[in-house]
Amino acid sequence: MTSPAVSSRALPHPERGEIRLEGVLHALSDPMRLRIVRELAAVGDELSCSHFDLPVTKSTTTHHFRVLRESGVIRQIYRGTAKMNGLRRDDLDDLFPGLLDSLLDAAARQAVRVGSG
Amino acid sequence: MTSPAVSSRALPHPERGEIRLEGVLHALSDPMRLRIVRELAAVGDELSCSHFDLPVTKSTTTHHFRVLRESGVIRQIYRGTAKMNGLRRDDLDDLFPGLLDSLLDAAARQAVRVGSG
DNA sequence: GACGTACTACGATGCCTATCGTACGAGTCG
DNA sequence: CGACTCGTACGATAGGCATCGTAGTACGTC
Repeated sequence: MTSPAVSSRALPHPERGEIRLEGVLHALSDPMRLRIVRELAAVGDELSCSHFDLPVTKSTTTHHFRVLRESGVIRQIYRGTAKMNGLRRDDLDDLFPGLLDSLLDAAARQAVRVGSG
Repeated sequence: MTSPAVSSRALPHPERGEIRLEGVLHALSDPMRLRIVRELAAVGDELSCSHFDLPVTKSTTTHHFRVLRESGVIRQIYRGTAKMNGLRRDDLDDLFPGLLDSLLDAAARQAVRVGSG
């Protein structure tokens, strides 16, 4: 019942200086991944992969989380059997000030406009 | 020597309301297209396709401009033999306030950081 | 150890796309 | 008209990618 320790399984992340704008934009240009990021931003905390109820299989979900991690948008840590996901807000805000908030705002506006969020 | 009239050849553009964030992000996630948009924004005016000296063939250049147009990022008009390209700043700013400037700022920062612009 | 849960790895598939080359159309200038 | 420039269309190619299914690994619990 105590919170599980961080596993030794390591996951490769790009350094802050390795994050490329093109990669971030590509990662966010997929509706499924944009949805994940919006949810992470809304909660403002780490979420497990299984928390998300996406209309794709778990294999595909794994794929999307990997794309987000490898592009530098999220940080992933194993915690027991769960894999926690958190936005790399500090890194992104440092590299691209205001961009993440603009993107989230744009996504929110579109959701209102199109009527799905 | 008089400026040529707008040709009758029409080009399909998405309406403002049809522009989707995912499409815009995807369009800008390509280095060649991001470069085109940065240049258009820097000049702040319409530019002909031939103005750009991209390291790809003309066929590929045509392809990139079409992607930018169909995603709603630029507007294209034939003017004589030239095809003028202009950012759809008004539409983008209305749909996604602040996003374009954040993206351009992010691209500029990265260019300084990586050392190519 | 046995079982269940959370996530992964791998292969397959079908689609999208960045690129090229060549051949062509539209417009301007002489 | 003829020559030239600008850009398009089409086909080909090679690589990327979103998706799935199945089999498997890591971890916690009993």
